Amino acid sequence: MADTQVTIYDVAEKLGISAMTVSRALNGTGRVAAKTRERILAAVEELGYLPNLSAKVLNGSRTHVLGLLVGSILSQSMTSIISAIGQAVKATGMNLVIYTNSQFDATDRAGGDNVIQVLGGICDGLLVFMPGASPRMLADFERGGLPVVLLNYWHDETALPVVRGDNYHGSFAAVRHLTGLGHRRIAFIAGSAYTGQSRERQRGYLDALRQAGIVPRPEWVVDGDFAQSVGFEAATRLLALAEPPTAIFAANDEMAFGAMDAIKAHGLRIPADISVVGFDDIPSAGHVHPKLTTVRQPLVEISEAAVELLQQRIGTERQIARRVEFNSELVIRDSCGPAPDVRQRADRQD
Amino acid sequence: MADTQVTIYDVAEKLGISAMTVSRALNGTGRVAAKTRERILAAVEELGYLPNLSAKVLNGSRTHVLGLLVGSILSQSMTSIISAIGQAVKATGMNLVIYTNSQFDATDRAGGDNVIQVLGGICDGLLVFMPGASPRMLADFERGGLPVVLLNYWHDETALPVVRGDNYHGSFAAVRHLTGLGHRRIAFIAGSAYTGQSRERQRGYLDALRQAGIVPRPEWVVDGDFAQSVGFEAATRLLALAEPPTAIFAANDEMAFGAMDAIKAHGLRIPADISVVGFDDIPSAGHVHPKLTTVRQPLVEISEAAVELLQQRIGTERQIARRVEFNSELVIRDSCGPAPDVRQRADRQD
DNA sequence: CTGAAAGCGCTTACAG
DNA sequence: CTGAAAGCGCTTACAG
Repeated sequence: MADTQVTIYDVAEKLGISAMTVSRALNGTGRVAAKTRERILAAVEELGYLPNLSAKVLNGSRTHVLGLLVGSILSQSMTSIISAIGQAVKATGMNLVIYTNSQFDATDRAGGDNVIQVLGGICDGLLVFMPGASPRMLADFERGGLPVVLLNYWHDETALPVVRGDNYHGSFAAVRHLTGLGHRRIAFIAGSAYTGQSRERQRGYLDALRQAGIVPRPEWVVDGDFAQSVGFEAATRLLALAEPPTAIFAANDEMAFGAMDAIKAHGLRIPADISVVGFDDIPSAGHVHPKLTTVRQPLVEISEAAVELLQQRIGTERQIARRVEFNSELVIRDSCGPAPDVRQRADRQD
Repeated sequence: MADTQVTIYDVAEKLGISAMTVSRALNGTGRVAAKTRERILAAVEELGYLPNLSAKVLNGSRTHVLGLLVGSILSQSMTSIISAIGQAVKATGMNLVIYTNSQFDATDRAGGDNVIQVLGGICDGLLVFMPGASPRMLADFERGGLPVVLLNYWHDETALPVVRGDNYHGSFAAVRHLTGLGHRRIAFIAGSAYTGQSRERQRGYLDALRQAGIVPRPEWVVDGDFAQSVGFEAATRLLALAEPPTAIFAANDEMAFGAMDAIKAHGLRIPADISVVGFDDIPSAGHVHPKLTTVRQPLVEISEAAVELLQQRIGTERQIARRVEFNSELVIRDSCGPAPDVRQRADRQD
């Protein structure tokens, strides 16, 4: 890369010692005399020596770089977890490199060979945050030789280790919160069916309704795809129902924002007329007005566990956890209130 | 990486030819008999051979991987340009790897050595989208040997090639649009002073006011930092002025959203009572209600030019452009209307 | 505690 | 059109 790269040999020559000793001092492999080590470190500093990672990779030694493969970086929930992963990696003293290919592909069917080739050229291991990863890609990873840990993967069976946050129970809690407030007509704006996450959230929604003795109506469930504009349209359709819902649970925050906009545009108030719940707790959820009640996955814990698992995978051949799951948590803010009819009854009692 | 990696020698051995010929066939270097090439390609496919990029890097040949260094991935304007860059890189048939370190550092003072080491281990060249890059980092890049192109950099002087979108003229146009609608009290919510971009936007704001014969009042300019919550607070403060502004120009869209929320929370209508303009044209700008009038930089053109420039830098030693600048463009949507007093006058004429 | 040799997978001259 | 040799920068055994 550099016009004339400073190598371990330059350092050795300057000090009249062997390259071997320099390598040992720099890597903490084997014993090196304290004085020698000091001289080496000084020379490294003076010459501006930087290890050549390609040479390290080539003979199978560690680079202390981890790769992160993401399906897209365009949604805020993605950026939140990327950031959490970045911090978890940083805390271990390693470096993180991010790779995204399917973002630019219409289909997600691409294999993992390209990823392994590019990232394997520099990384000790790979974190994969791609809820929609194709079976082919996972198969490539399984036989790829590069240690891999999957994050928040729910789509299919896989032999690869997975660390993930719960979708079902968090959604269940969200909807139970609504039924607890007296809501009986609760709608669900689904996300893309592709990742399996929305499916889990929908399951939680339906079970919470049933547990509250509510028979879900088909028209309450509207297909979405996680985009804000779709949330707007979906809510608009829901508000046009003969018996519109008094609460809307969106499969993610961005659709919840769209729904909130639609509700306001309809001249209705949140939460006085309609309650709204989201999923993800992206940063804007706390900035929007009213502040959005939503479900939060413990991204920090998920990230830390994934990085730790990956390091175990890299370090040894012994058994490591196959699945690690964390609970998600309902974050109650200002977008939910008592169901309108309930409140009217309460008013009358005054 | 792989337990037993398939190498060029395996392919050669299988075919009873030399590794050299395989290398030539795969890289299009030198002539190879058509038949030989076909057999090689078939064997590569069958054996599942993947080139080892580290070996390529080690002897100075191209990897067709470009690096992108970003200061953060947390803002939507960042993700927009990352996506645009991704597409521009993809269009050239190369791969993109993203690296971010300062996101995890409180200070931005870090040098570029770490980046060069990690990314230089795999990349042919480096795109840097870090409006707040430190002089030290740029100095490291200048002598780093890895070809570098800066995007949207306005902060300091640098010898590195820069491709960027205009901030001044776009802001000027935005504010002239407001004065054209009869607004005379126009506020500006500034971004972080750190990047130099907000400074340019503010300059455009001030000049547009002056050109309209308006003397800017100090209380119209509120410090911000590009965050939505800060836009909310800033607008709240502006609305509390004895003579509140009839229009607000925010240095980015996210602060504009915060301002819109504050205005609504104040019981005022957009644009009937107050007009709002943003900067960046992030995707949500078209989803929010009312849709946000804002200034858009041509991210696609900037990205494509940057990738092309970087490829020139990588490919040859000849002179390449030192600066490439693009105009930004005012996108008029629904968040601006005539100044209230003007409209009242017009009403009276009816 | 330190060093000489060999090799990781590939490519660039140099020969044929 | 094809091949044998040497080397990119580093590390892992193997000797001392």
